[in-house]
Amino acid sequence: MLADPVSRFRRFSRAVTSEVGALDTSFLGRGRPLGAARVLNAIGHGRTDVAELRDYLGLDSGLLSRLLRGLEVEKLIETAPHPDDARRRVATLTADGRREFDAYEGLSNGQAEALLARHPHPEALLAAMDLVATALGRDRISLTETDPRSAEACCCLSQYYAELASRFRQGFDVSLSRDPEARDMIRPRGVFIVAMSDGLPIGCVGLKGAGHDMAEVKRLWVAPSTRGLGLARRLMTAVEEVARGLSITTLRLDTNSSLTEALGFYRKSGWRQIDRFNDDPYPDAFFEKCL
Amino acid sequence: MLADPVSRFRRFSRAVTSEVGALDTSFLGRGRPLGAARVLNAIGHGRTDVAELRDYLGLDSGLLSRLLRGLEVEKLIETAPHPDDARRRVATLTADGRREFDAYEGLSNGQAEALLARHPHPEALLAAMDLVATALGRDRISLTETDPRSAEACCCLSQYYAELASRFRQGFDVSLSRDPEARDMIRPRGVFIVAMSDGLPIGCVGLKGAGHDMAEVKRLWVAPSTRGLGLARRLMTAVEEVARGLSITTLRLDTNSSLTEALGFYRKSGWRQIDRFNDDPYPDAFFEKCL
DNA sequence: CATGTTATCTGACTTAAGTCAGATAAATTC
DNA sequence: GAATTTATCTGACTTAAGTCAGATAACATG
Repeated sequence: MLADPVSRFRRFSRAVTSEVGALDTSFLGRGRPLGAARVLNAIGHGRTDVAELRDYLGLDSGLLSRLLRGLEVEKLIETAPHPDDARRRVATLTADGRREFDAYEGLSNGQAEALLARHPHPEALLAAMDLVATALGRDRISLTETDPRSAEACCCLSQYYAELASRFRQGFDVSLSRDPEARDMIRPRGVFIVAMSDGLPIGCVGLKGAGHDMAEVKRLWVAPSTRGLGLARRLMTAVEEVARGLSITTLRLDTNSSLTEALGFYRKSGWRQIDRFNDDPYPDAFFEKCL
Repeated sequence: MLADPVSRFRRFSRAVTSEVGALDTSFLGRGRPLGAARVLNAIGHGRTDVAELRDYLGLDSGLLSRLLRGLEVEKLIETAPHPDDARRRVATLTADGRREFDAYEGLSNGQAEALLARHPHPEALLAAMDLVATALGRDRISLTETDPRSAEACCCLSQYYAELASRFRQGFDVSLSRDPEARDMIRPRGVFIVAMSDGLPIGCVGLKGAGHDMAEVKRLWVAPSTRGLGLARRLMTAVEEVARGLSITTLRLDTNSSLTEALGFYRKSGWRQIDRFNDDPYPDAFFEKCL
């Protein structure tokens, strides 16, 4: 085999099917067939509706029903009719089921840790894994409005600040910056949008209402593993849409000229450079866009 | 889920089991169960011995036997006793089998191409995949002696030259360098060793015999995706071993001071810096090691 | 050449997974 | 409130995968 792209891709796919696939199948390690283990795990991860389980796991209705019955006999789950609609059923873990689920989680986490620990550069490995995972699942990136103080938002923001700190010559200290108040980025004054890819926050943007027909776009950030996929544009479009809904006619933003990709992105997406409009010490470039 | 290492790892593993796993299972796309398809593919990839197949696919002897019978009935393979030992059997593809195998290959290649094509930075994606694949399978890196003109060797060398070209201020042109003759790196005068990881060449080193008890180490290179895993040391140890076997007592090498990791590596593994010993325009640092 | 060993095969199982046609009961619609 | 739709369940299957104890025939060794 030579190093042509397709061979490299297929080598990757052999490596993961034999290694990660083996991890997956090792759910058998607790003496339960894979099907039942998958159902238990899905329930533990909060998929309680039977229809949702069927859909998520891609199982036939009869098969899932039998698997649920099996777990019920083992006293790992309980099922009850849905409060709103007694035709539907919801499954929940019993105390025993929770223990069993935790055991599976511990097993998976342990294997992940072991694999990461034996690598000399776990951060590089994880960055590569993020990139691959995002590439494989990129149709499934979803944007959701959240509180800017939520765990997902903080996860993005801390990476955003860290990146500014490493890219600004003078470093970056949030407390010196004009950090927007959280409630300025919560409806009705503004919004905060996080991009999620299968549970991992990979980008964000905030809209800080200025009270009248003007608002500021803040904290636009995309994870390094996701750059080049057009996520910044998607986030910006989403935030502009919200702004329009809030009857905002003019958007502003500030940035720093060392963030060259950002400058280029604003210019080519309809933003116009304007004079400084605040006294924040970090930004040195200011933009405006009319909606 | 937050962005802690274990969650990121598990996200990766979900992404690949659902995507790549689906590709793998799509062997069903040709109306044959996975087991039979795997056997056909293994045979197509040159694993003809029944015992080898059993070992490689991890199948029970009875099960494999039945799968082979099935493929034989479909007229995709033929089996015959092994010429050296009539107890053993070898399986070979018929013309029909070859066609079917090629169809599977085309399918796999097509899916790989499609996935790469829809990514804006296929080279970055492939680099990440190489890194992950090597990390997962790193116990299975094997060193083999090859002709320095073989496909694997050329694959390493061309990447090596490209890297020198990008890292030397003045660029790099092989034809201006003292390119060792291939036969100087073939036994009995020398050797050329390539590191392979599941079919992909990921590193190399040459030993150029100088004719008496002195030899030169040339073309030590490790693929970027593999750096930090100790492969350079393994290659160097292997080449030193060969040198000892050839009754060589002193090794020399030349390098360039812009390759800082290399300099550090030589220093910490018993090499001593010496005066220039050739007039090659590229190197500016020279080392020696007594065995 | 008798004996034990080895490689593969056959027969008789088990288990997991999945399919599909109704059955049942709760909601929804007319 | 009768008819229809919806969500889940049950029973009766099929297929794939795998296990294991011999059977068979070729080879190896004394």
